[in-house]
Amino acid sequence: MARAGVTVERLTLAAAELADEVGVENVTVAALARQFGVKDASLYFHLKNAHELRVRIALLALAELADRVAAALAGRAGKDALVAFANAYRDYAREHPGRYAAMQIDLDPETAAASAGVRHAEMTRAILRGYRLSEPDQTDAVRMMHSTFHGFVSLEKTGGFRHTPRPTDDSWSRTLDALDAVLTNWPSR
Amino acid sequence: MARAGVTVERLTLAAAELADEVGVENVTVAALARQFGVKDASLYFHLKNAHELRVRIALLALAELADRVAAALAGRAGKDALVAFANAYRDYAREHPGRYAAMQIDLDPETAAASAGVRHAEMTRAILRGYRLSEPDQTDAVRMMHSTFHGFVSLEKTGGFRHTPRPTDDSWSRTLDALDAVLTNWPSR
DNA sequence: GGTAGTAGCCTAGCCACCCTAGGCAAACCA
DNA sequence: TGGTTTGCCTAGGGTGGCTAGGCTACTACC
Repeated sequence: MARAGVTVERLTLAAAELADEVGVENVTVAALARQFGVKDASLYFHLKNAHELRVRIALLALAELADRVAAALAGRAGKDALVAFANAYRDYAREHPGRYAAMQIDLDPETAAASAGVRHAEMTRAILRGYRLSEPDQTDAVRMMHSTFHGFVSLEKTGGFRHTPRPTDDSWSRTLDALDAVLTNWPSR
Repeated sequence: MARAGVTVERLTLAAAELADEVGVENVTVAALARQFGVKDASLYFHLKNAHELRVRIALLALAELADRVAAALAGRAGKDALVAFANAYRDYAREHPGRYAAMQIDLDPETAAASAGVRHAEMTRAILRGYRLSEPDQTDAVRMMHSTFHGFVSLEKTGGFRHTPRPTDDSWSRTLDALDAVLTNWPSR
């Protein structure tokens, strides 16, 4: 009875890659077991259930994305930082559609608080330092930024922009221009 | 052998309601069959497969939402219309989370072209008439608007805004103010 | 008003996936 | 060297998706 050397880390990584190839909804315990040359029941020694697998993919993705964003942000400020953040975000989502989709699942509060999600929040606020916004405008602006990024990437992926010929890259960069414009001139109450 | 009176329309409606209660991912042919007091195999007489069910929910939702938006837009223009559109969108998403989630599935091009999705596109462009934008700015603005709405609603639902105490309603109305501001003063190249 | 055809349901059965219980052997550790 | 833990196994039950083939109630037409 040779041991296959399965660990939670290896499982998570394989699951993430599988998600990018076939979609999160098709990441199955059985498929992973096959990949590791192991019976599916054996994976429950490492995993509580199938849901844990998706959560782990999500946490991995959050951490990876936070690293990328941090790297992109280094030494930049103002609109430069905004664009770098946005592009890092969008590029990651396009390179890793399955991981990105996994990121959208509902984490329970404790898990979310312990995740790399807090780093995202911090970095987003850091960008806004270049725009001199005070609370509560800052919170509203963070939420609007995040909404725009996620919404655009999400609609782009599900084909929501397909009916118009205009290249999405162009709309993306113009959207960032617009975002920079509102942040610079945030409307007062 | 009494007949249960199953039709595709009744199935779709029941599926949509089920989706709002338990989530689209839990809308199953078996569960629907139970609701109709019928064996699951019988539903394949009315349905090609489980995927068709979700597509039908999506098309129903698109049509319902288009109706709501059209009603909200009647007699309004400018920022008034923008806010009415946005609120109709967000309210629908919150009242019908399952239907809204179903709307995000990837429709194949022909189905999408024949859906109420085109009405949405037309209505969004109609709003922009109040802002005097010409192509290709108009397309970019439509995409940004849609991104913002979808992104906000989506993040709000999955709890992406939970870590900050500020009421999401407030951020929402400020986001609409900001959107109105950029549309009014769309940055030139 | 009988009868052919079809629409609507059924049973049986297959496959994939999720997950639990209980067993056995390899690796580790004293 | 023997005990404990770790990592895998088999067996088996539950749910869901879907196909094939059969029976019955309704419909339409002569």
